[in-house]
Amino acid sequence: MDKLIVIDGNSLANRAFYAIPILSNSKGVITNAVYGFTNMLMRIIKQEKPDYLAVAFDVSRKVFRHEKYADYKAQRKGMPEELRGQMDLIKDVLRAMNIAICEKEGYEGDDVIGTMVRWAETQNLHSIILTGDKDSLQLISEQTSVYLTKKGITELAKYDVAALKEEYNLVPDQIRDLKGLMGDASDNIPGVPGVGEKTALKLLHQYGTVEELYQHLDDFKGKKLGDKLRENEDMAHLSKELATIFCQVPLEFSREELALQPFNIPLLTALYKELELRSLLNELTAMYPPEPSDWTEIPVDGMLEDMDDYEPAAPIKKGMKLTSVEELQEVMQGLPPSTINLIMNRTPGNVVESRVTSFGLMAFDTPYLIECGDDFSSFAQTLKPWLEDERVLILTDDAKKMHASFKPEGIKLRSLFWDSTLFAYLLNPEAKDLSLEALLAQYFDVVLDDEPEEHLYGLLKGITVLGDFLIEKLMKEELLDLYSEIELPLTELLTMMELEGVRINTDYLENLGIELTARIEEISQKLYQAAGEEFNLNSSKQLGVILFEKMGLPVIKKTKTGYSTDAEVLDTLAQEYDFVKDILAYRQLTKLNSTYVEGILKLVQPDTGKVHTTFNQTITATGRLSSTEPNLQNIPIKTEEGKRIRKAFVPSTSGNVLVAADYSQIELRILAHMSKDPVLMNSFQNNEDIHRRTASEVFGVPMEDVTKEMRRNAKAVNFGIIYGQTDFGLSKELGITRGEAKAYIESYFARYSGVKQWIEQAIADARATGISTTMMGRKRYIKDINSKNFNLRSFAERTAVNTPIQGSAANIMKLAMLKVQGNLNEGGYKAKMLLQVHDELILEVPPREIADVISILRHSMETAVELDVPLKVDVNVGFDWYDMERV
DNA sequence: TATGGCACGC
DNA sequence: GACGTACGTGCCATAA
Repeated sequence: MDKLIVIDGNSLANRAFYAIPILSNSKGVITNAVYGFTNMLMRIIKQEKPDYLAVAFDVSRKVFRHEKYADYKAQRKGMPEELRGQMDLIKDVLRAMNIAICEKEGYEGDDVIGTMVRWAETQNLHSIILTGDKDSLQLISEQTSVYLTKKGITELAKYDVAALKEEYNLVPDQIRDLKGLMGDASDNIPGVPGVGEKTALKLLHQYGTVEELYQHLDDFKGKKLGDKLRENEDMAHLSKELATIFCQVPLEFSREELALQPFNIPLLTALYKELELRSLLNELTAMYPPEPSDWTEIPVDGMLEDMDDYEPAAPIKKGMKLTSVEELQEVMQGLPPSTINLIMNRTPGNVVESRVTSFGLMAFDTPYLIECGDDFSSFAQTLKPWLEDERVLILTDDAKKMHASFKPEGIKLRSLFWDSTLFAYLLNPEAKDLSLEALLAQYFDVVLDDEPEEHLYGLLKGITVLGDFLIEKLMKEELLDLYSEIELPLTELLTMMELEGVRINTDYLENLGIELTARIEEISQKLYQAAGEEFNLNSSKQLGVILFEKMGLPVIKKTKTGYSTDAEVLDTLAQEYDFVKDILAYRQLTKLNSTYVEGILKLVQPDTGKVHTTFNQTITATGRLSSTEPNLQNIPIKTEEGKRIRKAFVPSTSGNVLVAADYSQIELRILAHMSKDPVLMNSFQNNEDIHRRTASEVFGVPMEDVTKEMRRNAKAVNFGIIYGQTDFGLSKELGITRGEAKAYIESYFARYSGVKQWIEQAIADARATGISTTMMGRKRYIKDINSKNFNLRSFAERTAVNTPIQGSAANIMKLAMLKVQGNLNEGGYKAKMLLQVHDELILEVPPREIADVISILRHSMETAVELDVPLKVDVNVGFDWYDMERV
């Protein structure tokens, strides 16, 4: 049977407009809906390969329904100006594609579609309706299905008779009855007040139609629902009538008109070029490889062809170097609020040390290198009007660096950013090189000139192609929301945190260093005595020789290069040989001294006494942040000795306090939510001590009879579950036999069978797709999941289990950070977010704001997402990071 | 300069 | 029966 696709043009354009950020070409013509619409169109053509295709539009706002009900669609805001302007462009694209446009004065697209699919049924055609409007479900028949756009624009929910029955237990015609009862807010169809989807469905399952329902009003005697139905009987009938799609629009269709024909390539190319829809242009050339002769007449900027030989034929102009503000002003003169490419060059160092030396700018298709000397401020002010204009799109390789550069200049960036590094990170978080050079090489086989100036021009040109290309990939993989809702907004917040920095009590740290140095010296001497010679205690190789060859201690474990001397080995040896304890002490103290005392002191800014860490947003495979120079995410806490380092972290203003808010058991809560395991969910819903409950389940004793030992063991099991631990690992962790460990794990899975199933499903999904996905759709490739190598495969399986858990937790924390900061901004608070340590946020707060900020933290973090189990946040307050009190 | 071993955090 | 806890950063020694 031949296939017809009918598209609801208004509905789809509307979807595209709201799903895609405002884009515009260099003349300021807004193109996001055209782009999104055309993309969806191309995708459906590729997927469904229809024989016939038509797009229906509403013609005027006054439709015959207004005669029946004056308020029809009164609620609906007029089409936004930015979208209205694009409707004609969309029709231009359709005409260039030789696709039929169907419309009729006084009727809505829906009615045209209904009429068309009824006609198609007489022609023995199979029809697919593509729309965002659920009303269309009433048109479903044996020959007609409906594809509804879901959130975003890439995913479609496909409905046929069976699917409709499955989801609503209704036949297509009953959709009208459904609307009649529940109404439709977006069309301002009232329905029966107080009757929503649930009630309406219940009534229809019982009575079938609105008419039948009103025959049986007596069934509702004395009930509120009965009164409501009775009072609104007219409205129910009218609503049903309004919701009924009219399938007899006076229109004639013919197969010839609707048949899918080849595109008018020159026309379409010109249109895409005019609108600067480069990725669509690329797609077009891929579909219809141009014959050289007629292609050369249509020069195209920034295209693959240009990139390949890198001798741009015509329109991209040669790069220019600018060294004065006046020259830059001249370039920017008259530039509309459109797309600008910007690449900042900064000296190395943290956010406060580093300064802008030069930047690359591409505007009007000409790349510039701007040398700033020591007066970046003036250059920045020249760019200010564009940076603060939300209609401007800036293509860059590092949005965070953009904030770092312009925020200190008093410029608040409001333009939209496409950050190629973040794009590429979301597409593949494990990619090892996300630089522009690497991406251009990877996707376009482009290698840039070595000469620095030409190199920059190459980057500026390349980022245009890359931006279009990557944003399309992002849309296809449904990663755009993560970008625009999380990663991009986070760049500004992270910059603020880095700029704020954390105050260090250097006197304290220096004194601690003196103490540690003395103790290290003392222990060293003692150990040299025990060894009978001096050697480099920091060298595990030398230590191995002394311990295992000279002194003859038993070898417990080997590394690939020699004897292992790690803490686990030394712990074992220390039971027999007292002096080994000194080696452990030496290790601990030197670690504290070199990494934390000396390491941090080296990084304190002398003028402010603060450290300014750098948060890296594109490093981890799971979506976590990382922190460097210094790494403030691994400051000791577990041992008392180590924890002393934290006394050095203090508020920058005396009287202020540090407030730390951490998620309690966030990963296990996520596991409970995702697995829906009843025991685990119940445990969190009852706010139980989770490890105690696990012990009670695994060891089969009542909660109150759980011993410390049992709880410790259960905690290790819970911990291990998240990482896919094996019986061997658990036995080591707990110092029990492998058999015992195996029994624990089996017992756990017997009690938490939902968790077991979830783990198996997570592995199966990864095996089937090669991908692990978090709750919010962040992805990671699991490449060895089907490997024949047991080690690689096992590792991949653990990754497939851990990634959704850790990655979802990371996402939730990022959402929470944005929410917290949003609330702080809104309330005009002085409190500053300083650090994020994966499940914990640390803020500096003035005394009078403490109570407010604590409730903002609790509320924002606990409601960052809604799970099937509650999220719980613990808050601690103190004058330093060591002495914190639970509040 | 790159790698391995080790130790710190979540 | 293999191999043996996810994700990071930093320090130091050693090899190249």
